[in-house]
Amino acid sequence: MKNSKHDHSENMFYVKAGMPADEILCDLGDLFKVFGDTTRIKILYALLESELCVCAIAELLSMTQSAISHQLKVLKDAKLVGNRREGKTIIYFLSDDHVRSMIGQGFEHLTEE
Amino acid sequence: MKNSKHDHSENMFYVKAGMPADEILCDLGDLFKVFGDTTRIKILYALLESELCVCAIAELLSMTQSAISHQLKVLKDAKLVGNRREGKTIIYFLSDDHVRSMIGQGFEHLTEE
DNA sequence: CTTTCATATGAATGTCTGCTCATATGATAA
DNA sequence: TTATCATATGAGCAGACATTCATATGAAAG
Repeated sequence: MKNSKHDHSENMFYVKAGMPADEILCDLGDLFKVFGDTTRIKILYALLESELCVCAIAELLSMTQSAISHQLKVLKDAKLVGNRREGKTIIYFLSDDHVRSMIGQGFEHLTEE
Repeated sequence: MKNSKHDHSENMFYVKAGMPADEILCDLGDLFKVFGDTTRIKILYALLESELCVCAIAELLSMTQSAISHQLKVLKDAKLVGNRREGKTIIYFLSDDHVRSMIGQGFEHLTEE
């Protein structure tokens, strides 16, 4: 029942037991992937302060409206932001407070050496 | 002082003020990027239970030793894991408890709908 | 209805990234 | 030293991804 050259300790069993289902691990990776881009991080940081329309974000980050729009779609698909129409403009906002705690957690790891 | 077609509210000022330096935002993105891969998430989850040698991880995840080794390098560069030699094998372990809290935070966002 | 403004979206492109394969390193055993 | 085991690493490739460009949608003003 062994396919490796050297002996691994028995704790391999517990390690395997503690591992969540593949689908969950995949979803988890996908969630972090959304945070793993500077542009999206910037957008989230901006929305942390105030809800904003697309072109305000574009102006803020000195980026194309198209680029921002594409990224906002990614954020929305991940349920991190929501939007509402207001006349001709569309206002984006954070959908909940998880974003704040996620970013805060990441920040901690960076600052605490 | 306006390059956009419609008026953005004055809060743009505060939004810009609240934004950290570009370098920090970049580092933050890079950190999340490390978590943004299923293989690395699996490795971290495994190490959450027990320190392990490279081939134990490879066996656990049914992946090549080379693939695991490459990913361990990424994790080590990000200071998320450390290692020590023990005879011929090299044991990897989590370098601190931030990993646990980061993953926990991500998990929360997934489960709380 | 037509025009304009704000945003969305599809295709194309260049870059990044994860895995494989072959090979190198480094420690131990013979 | 030589052989072997455990791991590391570089090159190459295929798939994923972020931005751009052109265009589409959709609401409001005229």
